[in-house]
Amino acid sequence: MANLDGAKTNLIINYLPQTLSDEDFRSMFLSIGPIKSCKIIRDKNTLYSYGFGFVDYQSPGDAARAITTLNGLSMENKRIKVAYARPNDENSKGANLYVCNLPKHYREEELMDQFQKYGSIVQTRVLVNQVTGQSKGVGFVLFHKKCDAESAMADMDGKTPPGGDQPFSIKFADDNAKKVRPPPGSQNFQHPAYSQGPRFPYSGGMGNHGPMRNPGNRFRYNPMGGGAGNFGNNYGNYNNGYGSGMGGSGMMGQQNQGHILFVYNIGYDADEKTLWQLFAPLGTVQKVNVIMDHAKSQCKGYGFVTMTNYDEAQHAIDCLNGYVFNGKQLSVSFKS
DNA sequence: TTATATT
Repeated sequence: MANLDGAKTNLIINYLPQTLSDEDFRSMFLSIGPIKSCKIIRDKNTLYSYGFGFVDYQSPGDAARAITTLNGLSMENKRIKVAYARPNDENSKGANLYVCNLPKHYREEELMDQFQKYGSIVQTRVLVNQVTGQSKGVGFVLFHKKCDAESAMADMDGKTPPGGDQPFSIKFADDNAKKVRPPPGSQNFQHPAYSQGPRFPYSGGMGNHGPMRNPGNRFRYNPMGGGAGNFGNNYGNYNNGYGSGMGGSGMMGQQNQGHILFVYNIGYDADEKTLWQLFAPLGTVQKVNVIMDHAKSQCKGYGFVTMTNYDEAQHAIDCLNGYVFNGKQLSVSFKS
């Protein structure tokens, strides 16, 4: 719902500790003043905290004071962030532009200069090669309002900026977590589980944890897509969390909450597809999560994979921990 | 090198 007042009273709280209870969350923010509502955003089934929440104060003054008082507060080796929430209306969604063919000398400032005449900009970002620092010629312009983003795109798409030698190509940016694009080098990507050669360190010598054990159970994960190496987009349909080994009668509708793996060094271009490709062939994957730096529209280089069955999770560790993927050595372990 | 930026 669009509410003008909400812009002044409604706060988003980021970087909440996983263990923070709803009660403690409420008390902490009630200490500033009366609130209309508050909630920690959690997984519907498991109640696992997503690490952020909302607090809507009755008075704008208390909201402002909550920011002053509580932003940056240390809680269990994290620092919470308290800021105004974006208004939850259509005009603020989809206001992020993806701009290609930037002149190579462009940084955030030059991008800002070119686009700020269309409206108020939250942030600009230019992607650079992590090693050389060279611009990739690609960036993001996030406007406060979608209509400003639309005007900017209409006017600037196909135009060559002063000092540039190519016309801008402008699109709306994808949702961070949902974009499906082949990871770099995926044309040659060969899953370690299918390898028989020595370049995949964990493909042999693992006894009955060898990668191809129980092969008849391996390919149930992609009803839409075609086969291994050709992944469809409907990842959400792979399974429902009721994995094998759940027994029947005694569970009373509870579901196996799965085993969470920490996967480090997946690269800054990784997305959810990357993790599905790596893990789905090794067992039942409930969900994957690539941790994004939302300010940069980039992966932070790690993610989490929840697998239903313990033995398959251990198998995935055996296969993938230490495996060199896109030139980086993966680290795969049970989440601590 | 162990989480989550829009309900």
